[in-house]
Amino acid sequence: MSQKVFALVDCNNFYASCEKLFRPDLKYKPVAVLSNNDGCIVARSKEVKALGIKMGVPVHQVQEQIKQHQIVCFSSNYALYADMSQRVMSLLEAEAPEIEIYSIDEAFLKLTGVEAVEDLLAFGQRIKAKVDQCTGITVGVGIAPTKTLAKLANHAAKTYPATGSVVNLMDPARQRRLLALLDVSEVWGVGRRLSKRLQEQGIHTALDLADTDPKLVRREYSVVLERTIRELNGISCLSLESLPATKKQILCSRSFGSRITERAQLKEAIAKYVTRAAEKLRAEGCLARVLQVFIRTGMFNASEPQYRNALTIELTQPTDDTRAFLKAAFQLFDKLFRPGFRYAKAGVMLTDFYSSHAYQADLFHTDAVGDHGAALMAVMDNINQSGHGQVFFAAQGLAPEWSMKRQFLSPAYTTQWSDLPSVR
DNA sequence: TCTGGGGTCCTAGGACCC
DNA sequence: TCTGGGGTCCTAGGACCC
Repeated sequence: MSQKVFALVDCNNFYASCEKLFRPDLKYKPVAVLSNNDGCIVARSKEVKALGIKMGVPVHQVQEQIKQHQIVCFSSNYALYADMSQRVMSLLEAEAPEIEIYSIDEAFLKLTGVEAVEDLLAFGQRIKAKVDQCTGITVGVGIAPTKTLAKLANHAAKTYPATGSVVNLMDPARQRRLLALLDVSEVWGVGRRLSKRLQEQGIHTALDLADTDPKLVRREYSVVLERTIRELNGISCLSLESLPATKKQILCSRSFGSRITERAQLKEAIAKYVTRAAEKLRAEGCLARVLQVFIRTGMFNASEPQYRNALTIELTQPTDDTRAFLKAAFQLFDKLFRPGFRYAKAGVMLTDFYSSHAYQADLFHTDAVGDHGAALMAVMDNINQSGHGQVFFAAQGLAPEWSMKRQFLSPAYTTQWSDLPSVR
């Protein structure tokens, strides 16, 4: 049996790179992409990284540097990034026997058996060149016998220019040399809390972790970290998931562009999130039985009165009908709302999913909101996806003043209409 | 003044049952 | 006075990921 081979292909500075693609004048300029409401920095070009500006910092904390270094900021333009992502992924799909799209900017490839036909390093260099040539997006490629090692190989590809952004980490001796150089916090699955605990126990490098007894780690930490140790030692525990997993929950929530104090406005926001969540649910081909609504004030100002609360309801039967969710959400909202607070965020979560197909036998079951529900929802979804306009329930309100801030949005270069500011 | 959103998995602890 | 033990299911919260 031949050893497994995984590659991790990861786009460099993806959101910032997408923005630069259509602005050649910014090629060597510092570019940052902001989170919703233009609140935090969520992506940085390499020039911005070089200035020492950290991922996730609030924009207002680095306003001085932005001005001083003339950093060009963009509001996040997900329609653009999703479209560029698709182009990159379809190129990878054409080259690799099997692919798992892991996130908008990275994919695992299964290359087991490829080495019989083509040198692995040469394969990596070839797909890198192809993506670069066809999309203008630069990627790093890490190749290794496990996903966790492929992640680290990719990290090395990005860190050390001499690698040409492609690293083949199939050789165990080479694995150990790299692990010794890397801080334990660089390991996939080791976050802030865990790395602090590990450091306190004298486990500093990735190699220290790899050499820890997995049984002991299982007892004192978790099965997850135990698996990570095995993966660091070249034993593959995480397989390629080429079919996207069906969702188990759908969450729609937003911080408001400005604080909400009015009951009616908050209710509109809830209606909007319910509508969006139900759309996502139908796109998944699912029905949901459980709905949760939450509201909360700002968290960062201690002097301001705080209130946060959530309520959950179980519907009598699973549905994907926006109207049934709206009705239930409003019931929850009426119990949840307290006047006298400045609300900063609200959200809606759907859980307890069923396949719509499995429930077709129940079509004749009359639901609370009457017949033709499925047909009505389908018509609405069709119109809203057509790019020719929007239909929605009056409960959502029209162009509300609390809408998300997106002051620096780039144009829809590659898509039409699909992400109008303030609409979704 | 100004601090994102959307997910997954695991675990601990309570409720309940026999 | 003495007051078991083990199993399941559910939920909330923690930790992690991008």
